[in-house]
Amino acid sequence: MDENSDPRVRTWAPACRAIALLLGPYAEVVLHDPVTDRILAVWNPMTSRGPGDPSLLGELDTLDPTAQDVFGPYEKLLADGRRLSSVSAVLRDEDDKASAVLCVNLDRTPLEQAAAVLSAFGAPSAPRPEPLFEQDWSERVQHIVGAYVRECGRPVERLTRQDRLAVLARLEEAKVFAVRRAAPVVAGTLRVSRSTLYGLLAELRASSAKDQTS
Amino acid sequence: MDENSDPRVRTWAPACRAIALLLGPYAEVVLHDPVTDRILAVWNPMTSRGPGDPSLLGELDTLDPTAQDVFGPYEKLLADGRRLSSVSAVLRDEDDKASAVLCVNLDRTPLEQAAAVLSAFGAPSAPRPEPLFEQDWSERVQHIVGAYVRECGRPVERLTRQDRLAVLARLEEAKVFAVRRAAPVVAGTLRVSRSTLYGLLAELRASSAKDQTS
DNA sequence: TCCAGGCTGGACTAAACGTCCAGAGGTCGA
DNA sequence: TCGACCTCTGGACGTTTAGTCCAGCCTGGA
Repeated sequence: MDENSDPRVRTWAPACRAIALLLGPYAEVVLHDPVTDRILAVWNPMTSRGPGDPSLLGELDTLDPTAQDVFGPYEKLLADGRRLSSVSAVLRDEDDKASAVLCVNLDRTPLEQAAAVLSAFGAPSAPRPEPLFEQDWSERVQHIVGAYVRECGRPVERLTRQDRLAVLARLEEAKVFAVRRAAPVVAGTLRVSRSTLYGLLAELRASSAKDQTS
Repeated sequence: MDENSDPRVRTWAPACRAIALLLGPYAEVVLHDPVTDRILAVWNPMTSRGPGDPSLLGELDTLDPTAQDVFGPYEKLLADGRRLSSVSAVLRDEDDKASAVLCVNLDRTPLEQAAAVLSAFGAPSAPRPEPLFEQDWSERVQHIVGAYVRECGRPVERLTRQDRLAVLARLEEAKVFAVRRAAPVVAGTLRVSRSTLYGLLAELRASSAKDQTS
């Protein structure tokens, strides 16, 4: 991006670059033009948006000098499921006229992953003496699913198809489906219909069978 | 802090407040005056420094417009041992004259703690939940039946009705019948027909249900 | 011999398993 | 905005496994 193409960009670029640098690869910094409602510049872009693309900032009131000029942090959702924390600031020139809008989008995923591990680590605190046999096999299902969710930092509802396949592979390996009534329980735990469960299982078994023969 | 006391503060305050808000309690945002080398304003102060205090920024070259205008991230150490990641940006007005210096100090302690937990967590290679369901549960059946046979010194074919009831009680307690296809296997092992097996089981369950209520 | 109790195969119902499909919703590129 | 495409879903359906039931068969004891 050409930081000298617009006086506003020249003015604000150092601050934007500084934030982008500080927050490493996990934050996107965007400078918007409130008049044309288009993007002036982007640092660390997280999507394919670039200068000139529409801003989609309609909700911010940039005209009233007495209005709020810092918004957020509020939550945004990216198409791939990543959750962002966003803040916006209305940047004014010496006449108090809004000259630009600064947005910082921080990817919370790595933080959530760390937090999930931390809380999971702290919570149990009961080193439960491993029972010789699992009385309640459904607990084992919960355990396997929970471990996966903690690993990838996404709640069950937002697992991708691939995630679910991976979880099923683990459950399959644990012979969970050798016990009666397991399928409906697993489907419920995975927040998926029984049909889908069997569909995923078929896919999984087909591909693992292919692995065998190759 | 009075955000209107200085035109530079008025100009930059929204951006500073936005950063301070986004990074929660772990980041301090400081706006310095490069001319007097004093602090103009602080958001989320991590020490007792305030406006008017000396900046101690001597090393930054703010006079040469062609010089680098973003510094860091570099490491700082607080008196109490906390480690900070810091970035600085030289903010220029429309004449390219340095009007302020922005510093963001991020406390790395919580991140390092999380990282330490993560690496410690990854190291021991999670003691994979042992196969509580043996790959071959029928082995367990053999084991339980064999143990009983050894106890009473009679081969399987010569077990009495009471013996079989006792064995079934143990198998039942081991949740053997919760696994699919268990009944025929047990019947075969006990040298008994499927019908008899279910008959014995019914008898067993009836009497144990009676025990419950008595 | 006859009887009583237990075992057996087989018939049958119930429940769980697994498959299939049409429709609803969501995504993405034109 | 539209349509092609993909995935999930609930429900229908056929199959397998789980349980029940029963008439007939053995066996041991009176």
